[in-house]
Amino acid sequence: MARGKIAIRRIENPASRQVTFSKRKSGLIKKAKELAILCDAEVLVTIFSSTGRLYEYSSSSMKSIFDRYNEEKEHHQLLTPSSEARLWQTEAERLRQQMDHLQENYRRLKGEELSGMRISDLDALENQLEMRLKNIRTKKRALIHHENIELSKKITLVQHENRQLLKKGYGAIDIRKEEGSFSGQANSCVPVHVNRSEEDEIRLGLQLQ
Amino acid sequence: MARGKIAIRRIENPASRQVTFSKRKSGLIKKAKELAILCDAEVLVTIFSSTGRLYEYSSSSMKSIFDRYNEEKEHHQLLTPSSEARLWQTEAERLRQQMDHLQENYRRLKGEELSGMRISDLDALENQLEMRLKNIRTKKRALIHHENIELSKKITLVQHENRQLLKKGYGAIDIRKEEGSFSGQANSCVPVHVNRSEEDEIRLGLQLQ
DNA sequence: AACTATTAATAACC
DNA sequence: TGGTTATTAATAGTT
Repeated sequence: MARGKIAIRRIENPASRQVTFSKRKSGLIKKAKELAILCDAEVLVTIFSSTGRLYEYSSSSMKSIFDRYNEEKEHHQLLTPSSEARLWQTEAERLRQQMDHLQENYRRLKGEELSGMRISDLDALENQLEMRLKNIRTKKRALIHHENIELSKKITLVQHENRQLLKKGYGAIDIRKEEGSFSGQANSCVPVHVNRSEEDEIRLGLQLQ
Repeated sequence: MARGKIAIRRIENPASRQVTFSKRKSGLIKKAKELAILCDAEVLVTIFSSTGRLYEYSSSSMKSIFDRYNEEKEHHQLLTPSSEARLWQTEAERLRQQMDHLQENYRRLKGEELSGMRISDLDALENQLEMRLKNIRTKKRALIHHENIELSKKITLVQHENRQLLKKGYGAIDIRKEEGSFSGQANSCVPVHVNRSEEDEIRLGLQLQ
């Protein structure tokens, strides 16, 4: 959004990349602050630059320990043992709060903690779960489909090889019998997943003759 | 930045706050993604809404960010060792490890992390989710049933009181008309949940006369 | 959920 | 880095 638009892909020029990083980092943290204030949310942004430097923003009332460390260092002040202890204590406190939040959400998500939830909460959770089930089933279908295609290719290939062999040296042997035993072998190679095709409304798209 | 400018302070109206939260959350995460891609940085955004829900974006695996976080911390520790500080640092470390573990599980549970899962994993997850959906629906039914019973009791009680009143002082007034207006009021008191009875195959078990 | 008039962010340049 | 500005992008208010 500027003098020209750019594609969202890694900026090759290191200097430009650094400039953009610096500017966009500020922009991101500004947005994070605004979100936290406007919407009364707790926002944490952690950024590692490609050179390995850490930048962090935390809306929590307890300021990030890294900000403090950097401030102290900038002011060339030595930490007294007690002030350093306070710093770590604060950090532990902040983490504990975040953990509590997370743990509660986690329990709810796992469905262990349904007590105290209102109908609207349950509705939201139900919708969320249905979405997830949909995703999982889509993923399963994709996996099975992929497997079927691979199997199909493999079978066509082996079939072709078999025909070549038959033409070359075993002209007298009954082709149908050979192919019958081959298809039997193919089935035994098909992994367990294939017999899920019914439940997943997928058919193995093989046409052996 | 829009039809008008707003001051950066907590939005009082809860509905507007929620809408703004949703929009700006998307915006923030989009910006975070762009920064990560454009500048080859590792970016982590964690947002807790005022209702306590967790939203998160991570440009790389949670683990690598936590690892780097820890490295930074260890580096700082070497600068100023102190027994009390180490104590708190250890505590912070422990909490962060727990959180790391929790975050990973959380993401899996939320279904964001399906990649790398085999069919058998997906099957297990699917079954787990179906069980949870069942639990949630059972809980919803129980809640609604309980509400209906409470409403039923309340209505019977008020009905009884009305009859007493009618007998005592308003013998001339048409009872049916009174009860009609009463039942109308009762309906207006029924909370939104009751019209879920159809989807949940529950009927409001009230028999007014 | 869309739309759109505005404001805000920022890419290129210095 | 820090400042300027032409553009693009985000979004507040509205429907």
